[in-house]
Amino acid sequence: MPEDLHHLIAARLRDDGQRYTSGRRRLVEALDRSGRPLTAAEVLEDGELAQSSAYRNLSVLEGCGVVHRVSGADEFGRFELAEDLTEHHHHHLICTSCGSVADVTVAEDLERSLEAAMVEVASTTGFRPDHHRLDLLGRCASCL
Amino acid sequence: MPEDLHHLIAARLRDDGQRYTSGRRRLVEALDRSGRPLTAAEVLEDGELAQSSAYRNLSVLEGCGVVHRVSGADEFGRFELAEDLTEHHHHHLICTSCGSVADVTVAEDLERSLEAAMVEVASTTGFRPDHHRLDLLGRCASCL
DNA sequence: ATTTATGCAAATCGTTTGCAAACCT
DNA sequence: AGGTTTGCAAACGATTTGCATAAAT
Repeated sequence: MPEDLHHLIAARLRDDGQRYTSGRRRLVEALDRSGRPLTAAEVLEDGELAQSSAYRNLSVLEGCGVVHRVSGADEFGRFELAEDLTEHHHHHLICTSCGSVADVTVAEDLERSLEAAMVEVASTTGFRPDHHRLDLLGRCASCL
Repeated sequence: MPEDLHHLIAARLRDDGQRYTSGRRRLVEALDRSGRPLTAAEVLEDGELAQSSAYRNLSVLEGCGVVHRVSGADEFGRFELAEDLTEHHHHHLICTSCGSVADVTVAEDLERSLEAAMVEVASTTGFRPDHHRLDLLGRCASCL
């Protein structure tokens, strides 16, 4: 995992009056390693820290924009590194059978259409959109 | 609420070996009335039945494709009538401040692009998409 | 009459929180 | 030392479930 990413994250935490402890680093590394959103249980297992600390740290990291909370089709919350850290805008393939969540990117022009739709909605309704969330739901390869 | 919709729902329940009881009818009517996804608590209040029955019936209705479960930005599950019953394909405006969820429709050509993206993903990855979910997250008019 | 739905209260389970000990600066 | 983070165990809250009664067919 790139060292400058660690510095970026450390800075983001510092701006929020938070420390970049070893436990938090382990969490970030687990999320970076996986390439897909992880459930709290998965993070717990991989990050080697107590469950209360895992949840608390995920909360802190979310609060300062390092981690993003993702909701799939099941009851489990999932976590991933913020897109502006990974420089990798993506969407999710959600399996309605096993609940797994995988990353996917879509065509450039679809992204542009999505942006345009957000602008349109902003002008049409009183709602001010900040970002979008596109999920494709279906069956993953192992559940077909 | 149109009578033929009730018949359609009754048929869908019957196919699943389920009955269209008065409690279930009240639930369906509450969802139809609102025009946006309702939380279990809202359904409970409006539908006038015990919470266990509300949850159980929402589950049954979901199981036979009458009701659809929606996940917003908060911890509460939300429910709406299935799109193929309302004949109204739509997406959601999710307020990240108060958690409210409103319906919205987007331009025809965006929908076509979304369909195309699903086909593309299906051919590129081992994933077989069934439907898509597009949410615009931001601030609603009352939270601006 | 038999099967299914209801309501109450208790259980479940992911997540959150209180608190004392360990940690960082 | 002063404030923060950690881990354990207990609390929390939305949702689910067991069971006896009421309703539907």
